[in-house]
Amino acid sequence: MQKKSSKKTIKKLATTKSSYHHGDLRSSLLEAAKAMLSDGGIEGLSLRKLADRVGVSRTAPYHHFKDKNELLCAIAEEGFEHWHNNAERIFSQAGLTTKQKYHQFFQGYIGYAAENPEMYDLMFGRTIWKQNSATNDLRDIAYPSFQRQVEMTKKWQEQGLMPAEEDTLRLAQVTWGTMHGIARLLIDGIYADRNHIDEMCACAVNLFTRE
Amino acid sequence: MQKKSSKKTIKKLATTKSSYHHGDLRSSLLEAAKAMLSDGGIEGLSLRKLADRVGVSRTAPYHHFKDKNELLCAIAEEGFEHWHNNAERIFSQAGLTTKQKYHQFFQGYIGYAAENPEMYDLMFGRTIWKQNSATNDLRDIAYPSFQRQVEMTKKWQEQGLMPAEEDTLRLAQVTWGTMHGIARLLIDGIYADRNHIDEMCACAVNLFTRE
DNA sequence: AGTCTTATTTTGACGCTGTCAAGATATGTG
DNA sequence: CACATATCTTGACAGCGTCAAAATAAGACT
Repeated sequence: MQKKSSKKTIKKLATTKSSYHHGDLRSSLLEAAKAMLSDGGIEGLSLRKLADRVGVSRTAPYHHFKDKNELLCAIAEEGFEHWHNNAERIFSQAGLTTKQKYHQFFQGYIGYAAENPEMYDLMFGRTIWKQNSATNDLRDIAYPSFQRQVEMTKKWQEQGLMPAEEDTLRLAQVTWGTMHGIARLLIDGIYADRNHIDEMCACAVNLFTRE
Repeated sequence: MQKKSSKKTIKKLATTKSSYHHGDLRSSLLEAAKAMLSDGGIEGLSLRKLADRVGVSRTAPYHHFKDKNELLCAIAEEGFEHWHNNAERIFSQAGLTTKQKYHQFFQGYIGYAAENPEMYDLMFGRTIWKQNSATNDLRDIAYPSFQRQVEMTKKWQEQGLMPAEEDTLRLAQVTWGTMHGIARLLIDGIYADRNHIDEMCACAVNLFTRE
């Protein structure tokens, strides 16, 4: 099922479309699904419309994803990879103080959510997490991302940026909770506007960090 | 015809109404809907099951609520009233310092979300707010609740509890964002557990308030 | 080659959903 | 008592996720 035969790729590249066997359905579905997610959100993403868009019958996707849930998890995986790259780029910047980096990280987090609201909703929303419907593959990507938040917090405490007297896990939960909350207020259209992002981030960083 | 009259004999004993005209459908629907919301969430609340539960035909609810959305908004209204009463009770407590009151308010907010997760999701979730589907009645209750957050923040600044140099609106957005974020992490089953509530609240209050 | 196996895709069907249109019935007002 | 209106019901439609069975292509083995 999962084995990637080189034949597939060759065929896909050679002939644009075979009539019966699509040849590259899984990635085509993922690509189209991400596009549909962007405009329309999780609710607007239906397997039937997705199949139709890719030009395949309604039940064809079920041979590549067990469920709608598995499809969503696969999309979320790509979201986590994308965000992870973003974060990596921020932290690897040179010539910045710790506080400046944290500020950029905070802003980058909110920015990612603001620019990819539906993806963020999928990655950190209740659809996947509430009833433990996350795939193992997704967990393997998401959990380390959660864990990294704690490790970074510990480092920030050690470097004197954040109060060392607070418990690291609690501090990580509160600071991430703040980012998450602001992101949600933004993308859910409550109480906050895109133009407020910079000022909100600055305010939060002021509250959380010492000079 | 006759089939109705046979039903009449099985009318409700509590409310002296006929079986065809329920007589109290709207509030009965709301009551049952709240119960269904509690276990099953917004997704699990279907108008058809609701109608069935109340013992009425599938389309009967449509004479009291234009939409499913209107039903949800009506439920959310009650949620806001409930939470508003909670908050009122906390603030009217005597013999507490400002900081203690803020601490209790913070804990009360998270506690309300933790105890009524589906209601909180409805009140502050994207289902209602994202596409501006809120009823005017709901707005009239919800917006003042948002506004109160700003007013209280201003007061807390004036009383020296919170940093006066920060812009009030931004500070309110960040502090509410923190409460909202922690609440969401909790009720969406991400990264936080019920047993962490007290410590998370204490940590957040420490970060936001001066002695 | 040819046959057998497996992967992939399709058609058909089921039960669920929200909601509209039209008809039935009770309640209230003249 | 009659008519108007509020209320409730039945019937219907399109859309959804998903299962089962049939159809078809591709790959493997002899």
